[in-house]
Amino acid sequence: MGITKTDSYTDQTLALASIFKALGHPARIAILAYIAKQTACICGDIVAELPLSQASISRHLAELKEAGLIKGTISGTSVCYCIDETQLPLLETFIHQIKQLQNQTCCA
Amino acid sequence: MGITKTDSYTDQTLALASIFKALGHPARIAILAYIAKQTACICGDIVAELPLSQASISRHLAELKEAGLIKGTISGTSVCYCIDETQLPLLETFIHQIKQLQNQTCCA
DNA sequence: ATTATTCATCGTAATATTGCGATATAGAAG
DNA sequence: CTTCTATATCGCAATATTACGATGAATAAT
Repeated sequence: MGITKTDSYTDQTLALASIFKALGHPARIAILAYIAKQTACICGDIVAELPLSQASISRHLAELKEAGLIKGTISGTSVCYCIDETQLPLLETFIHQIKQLQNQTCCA
Repeated sequence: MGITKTDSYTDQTLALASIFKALGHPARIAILAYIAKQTACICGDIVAELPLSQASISRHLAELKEAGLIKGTISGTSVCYCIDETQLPLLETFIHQIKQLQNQTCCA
């Protein structure tokens, strides 16, 4: 069947797109890489590491959090952000499927 | 060292972000999935499959192409679009690294 | 209690994306 | 040459994103 003109995108398509969208900005890639790299989970040091204001970093963190890619824990006056792995398999599965489904003889 | 306020993002970060950005729209996810699914590589049937105008589809295809995720081959008056796998390993590597670097004891 | 620190949110300006109709381009068919 | 078919591109309007200063909220320190 596939997608027709009358129905919209599937939930899965929408979910994938929103996760990819969250990764579609260099600041958020850098933030994610930074958080993953730290042995102890770091909060506002990101502000010191990236060329963005505290307000902008906070916004990017909120977007990553909303996409389920990180989670934040309040500890005193600061917030500790960590990787949330739960969404990553979705991306891996999608990429795998694309690779596997691809027809090798296409456009030969 | 990491990223400081004075230098911008690394080339790798920018490259990753632009690929993810290209995937950050449901129409482009659907297009990619559709192209991958076809046994013969299909061109403008996508227009019939998605709830978007021909102009919009063409725009999305151009973005996927610019991100290196698909490639188009002209055959007569139509264009045959196919998956270009070359960028996918970058995404896989990034996701793997995030998973591996992540500190399990973070935010315990 | 006052002040400092850390982070989130608001308001706003600048910029980018999205979608579509109209139009252009290029090859196929007649 | 004219016409049809398949795509791409232009121009425009609507919407979304991004960034930042200013401000708010909450805890820590004095």
